[in-house]
Amino acid sequence: MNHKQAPHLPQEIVLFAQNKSVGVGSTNWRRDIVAKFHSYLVDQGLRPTHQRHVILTYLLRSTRHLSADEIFKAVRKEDVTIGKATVFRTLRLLEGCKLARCVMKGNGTAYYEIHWDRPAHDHAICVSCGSIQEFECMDCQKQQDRLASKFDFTAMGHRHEVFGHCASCRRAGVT
Amino acid sequence: MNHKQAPHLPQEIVLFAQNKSVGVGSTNWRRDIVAKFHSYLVDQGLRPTHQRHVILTYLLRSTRHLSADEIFKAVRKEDVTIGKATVFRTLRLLEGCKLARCVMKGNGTAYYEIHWDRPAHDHAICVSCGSIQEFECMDCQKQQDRLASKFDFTAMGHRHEVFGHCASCRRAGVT
DNA sequence: TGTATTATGATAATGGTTCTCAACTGATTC
DNA sequence: GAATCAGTTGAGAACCATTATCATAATACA
Repeated sequence: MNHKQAPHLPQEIVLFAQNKSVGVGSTNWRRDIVAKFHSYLVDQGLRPTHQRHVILTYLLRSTRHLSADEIFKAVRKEDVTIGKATVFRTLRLLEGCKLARCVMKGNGTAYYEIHWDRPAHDHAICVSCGSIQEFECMDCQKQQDRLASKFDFTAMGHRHEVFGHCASCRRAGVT
Repeated sequence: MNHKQAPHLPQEIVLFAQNKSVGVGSTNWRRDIVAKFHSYLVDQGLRPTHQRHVILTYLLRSTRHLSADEIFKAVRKEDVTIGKATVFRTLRLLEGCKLARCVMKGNGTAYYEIHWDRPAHDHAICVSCGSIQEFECMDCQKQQDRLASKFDFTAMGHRHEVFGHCASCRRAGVT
């Protein structure tokens, strides 16, 4: 790593944040997340390290839901020194600052997605091929309000997963 | 075990099913479940064994959500010979015939509840004390219908869990 | 009763996740 | 720049829930 005078953010993060060739409509999207993670770390007295950055940028590049192990294997190709424990630690950090969230598939493994400034959405999980379809749950907020008044329960978040068969698996004759 | 001529169901199951002193309004509730499990097993060419019966009746007696390990330790007190593997196997059977279902807490452990002929309901899980409050989700069926038409997705079931703080934890000052 | 088949428990194995710990890093102070 | 200090790291061990293995036991049925 060779930095040259980063004024505010570490150089590598600035370089990444300025990269507009990632092929997404909004140029601000990824930069905002990177900056947000950075300031979260600083606020907590934590350090924006190389490893944390590599893991976050890999998540940003992906559109799928990824398991910790998939992330580990992928970033390992970019940087042979990154350890599995650091992947888990970083994912927990990202969850902590609401930049990522995890979905549980049936098998007990956690899958992660970047989750910042996106509309609340839930998941339709195909029990046959494991594919995940996202959809908006327009009623979940209402539901949480009802909970609050009925049980005096303060909702912080929710997980709504529908299990079934996706169209292509059904076409392929899965029962 | 000493049976004496069970005409249709094994004697121990008949005895249990006839037991009306369990303190619940409907006398049929538990008996129906036991009978349903029994006929499910027979239909599948499986056997209604002592162990399966002990595990089911323990679940019937409980009102809480139980982990496989809690169930194992409890039935172990009733019958020292029951093994952990059998608990898992039986829980899977009960799930298979829709008599039990599992809720996932945040920690990745599965918790089970008897789930027969009850209205569909979901769970409000206190992230502080782990207590589970049940509530009815009136919109989940609608949601699944929408999914079916929008994504051509055949829903078989869903899991809807709301995370937050219960009233007593909030009173106790949990943030 | 005998025989075929299913179930069982102990134990090992698995797989995801977390813990431990010594070495390392980056800031801060002198 | 050296000393110091707290946060971070990777490797591997440890942990925990769950599953697989396998020899033995229970069950159903002829």
